[in-house]
Amino acid sequence: MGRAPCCDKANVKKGPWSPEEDAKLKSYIEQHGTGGNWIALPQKIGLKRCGKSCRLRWLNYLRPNLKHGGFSEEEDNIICSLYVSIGSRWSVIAAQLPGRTDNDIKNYWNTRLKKKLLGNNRNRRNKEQQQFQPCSNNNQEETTSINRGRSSPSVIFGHDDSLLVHENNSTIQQQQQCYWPHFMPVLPIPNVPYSTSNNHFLLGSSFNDQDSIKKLLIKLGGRFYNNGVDYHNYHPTLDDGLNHLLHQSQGQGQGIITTTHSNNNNSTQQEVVYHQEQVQFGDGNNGGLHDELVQRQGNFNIEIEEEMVGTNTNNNFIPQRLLLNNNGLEFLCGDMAFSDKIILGSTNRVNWGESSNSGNSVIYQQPLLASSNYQQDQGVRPSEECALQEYSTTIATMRSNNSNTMLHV
DNA sequence: AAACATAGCAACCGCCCGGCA
DNA sequence: GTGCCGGGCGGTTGCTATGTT
Repeated sequence: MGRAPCCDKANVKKGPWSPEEDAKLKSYIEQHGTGGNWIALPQKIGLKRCGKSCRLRWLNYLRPNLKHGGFSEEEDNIICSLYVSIGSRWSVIAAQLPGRTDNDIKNYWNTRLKKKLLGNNRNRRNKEQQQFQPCSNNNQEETTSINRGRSSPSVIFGHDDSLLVHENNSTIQQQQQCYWPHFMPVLPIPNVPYSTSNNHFLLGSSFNDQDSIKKLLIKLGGRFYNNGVDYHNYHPTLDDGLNHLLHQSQGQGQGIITTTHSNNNNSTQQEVVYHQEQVQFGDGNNGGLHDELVQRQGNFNIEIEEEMVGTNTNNNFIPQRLLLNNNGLEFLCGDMAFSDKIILGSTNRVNWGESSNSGNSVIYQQPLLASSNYQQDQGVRPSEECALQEYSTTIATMRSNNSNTMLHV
């Protein structure tokens, strides 16, 4: 038996709000407040609306100090960097943008930013639609729309910056250049852990202070541990919490872990990785994503994959989840993968909205330290609760080894 | 000018979670 | 401890405006 409806569906009005309804609702709330009970509110003021509908109307439209449209470049930065980091947690993102509602941001992302970042504007798509071709286990013609699809497709970038869109149990490949690089925020944050002259600690401009980061982490449920390791210089970053979140999502079968094997046992700062595997966590039934990964694997033999690999005192590798093929950097983030051209060690940076003169960009990356290798080396079982601890431990280990390994965060 | 396609966005739906009895 | 209820949230839908052919 389902839940009782919150209101009498037959007797409530649906659809667009009239100015009269808006005036009634606004006037009442401004005078009396919501009274803490949205369900009862419409009856009090004689509105034939569901309480939830009233709440949404107030929060998304009538509430004072709301801004509509006209997102600034800075707001774009924040939205994109946070989306890349935490995904579609619109309320959290909205909390960082005064005057913006989660619904606004969600719509803005879905209708504009996503396409902007994917380079999916109309002109491009018109040209590129002709290049759409099935490339997976489904030979049927695909005419899917990325933007209007009723079920959200999975989108990852394959090798050569091609775009893989998985939808309805098939994968289609769209040859197009990824637009992420031109929009990735690349602002360094202070007090970052294990900072070297060459590494890249990149974070959205709105999170350049530790307090904001900590507050957000707390809001996100991040936890911090002290396992005896001296990391007094360690300052949690947004990514710490995101790593934690990523573990959570992996437990639900949504995450991707990239692990690497190397046939080079020397403790060098960089090693060529000749084999790579994609490890999927969860119940293994996430078929669509798996197909995409298999799709990618088939191309690895024509790529030179490199990874920044650090080592600890036991010569165990500490994968840094940084992949480099002959076309540039790739990294995975949830069900999306982003790609950009990058020269390892390059300190060239481009700002959000800029393109690099040299064609090399440094892009925002997340740590993914708890690969299966690392977990085995540490003798610990992957746990969503130890993500931050592992991260901190890794940092401490690398510090103690006085390693010059670049830590890409 | 008409038909069609696409973009943009307000609003709805249904699930989840926390508070409370 | 359990179940109910309301609020919050993310995903989806439907309508209108705009652009394209």
